[in-house]
Amino acid sequence: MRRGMASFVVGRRIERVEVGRERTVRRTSAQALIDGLTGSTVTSIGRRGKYIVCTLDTGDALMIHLRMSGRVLVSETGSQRPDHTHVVLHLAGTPTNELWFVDPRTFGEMVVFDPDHADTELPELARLGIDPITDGLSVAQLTAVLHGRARQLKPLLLDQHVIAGIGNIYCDEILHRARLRPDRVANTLKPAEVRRLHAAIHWILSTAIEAGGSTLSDTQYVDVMGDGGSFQLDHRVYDRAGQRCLTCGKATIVRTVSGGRSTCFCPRCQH
DNA sequence: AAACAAACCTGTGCGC
DNA sequence: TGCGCACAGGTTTGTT
Repeated sequence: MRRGMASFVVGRRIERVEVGRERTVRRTSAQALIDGLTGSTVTSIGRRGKYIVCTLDTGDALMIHLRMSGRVLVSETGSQRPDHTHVVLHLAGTPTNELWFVDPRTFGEMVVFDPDHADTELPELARLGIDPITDGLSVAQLTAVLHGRARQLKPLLLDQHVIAGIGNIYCDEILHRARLRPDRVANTLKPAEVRRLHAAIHWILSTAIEAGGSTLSDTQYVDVMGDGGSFQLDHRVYDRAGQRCLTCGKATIVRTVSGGRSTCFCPRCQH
């Protein structure tokens, strides 16, 4: 999504902003988003964890979080908008385009903030943990993160204050690739196991990104062009409870609830 | 400190 | 065909 936005939005002026649903801009207000964006030009687009941050030539920045059901789409001006299109940005240029923020469940949000005061205006962004892709995560750093924590791996990996960017799907896939049970306690991992976890985090995240992400049967996640990704074809455990493990070919994938989240793993491959 | 449950919303798929 | 229920990619808050 960041890459798609970068290719369509960077360098373009936002001429007009429409907010159709106040909840999407609940951190501030519709007027704050409109005032903060109208007339500004997007200079770059970054990401930390699941937070997209667009820098503006005004010195402010736009944060977008998709939460569970958000999508960002770029379309030709005047195109038919999907249901639940809550924010529309009109982009200058030839041709002009519209950027749509679409979000059925309305958990997602957009907010204009001052990066110099992120501590107070966007505290959760300021308190985000290490992003393995954008910050880099070494074996030594992962060892330090696991050290002294008596937490299960699944809730630990999902904790955005510790490591940023891993969600429920990729957490299960990472743990399967690392051959570690989701309920393993972090500070009991041997060095070889930490190295496997480290390699799995990087492999799953970078491979999934290159594959365009995971588009499930409801086609909820798509890129800014509306195209789905293909990493769902490589899922080995997520949403495969009751089916044969693709790695060992023998055991059946088990579904449990761990860390309050649905968790799938192979009891034969993962220890 | 860590593990739960509930809350925030809407849509979909399933059993009956 | 329709109803009720379980469940979904995330995160915060309040209890145990």
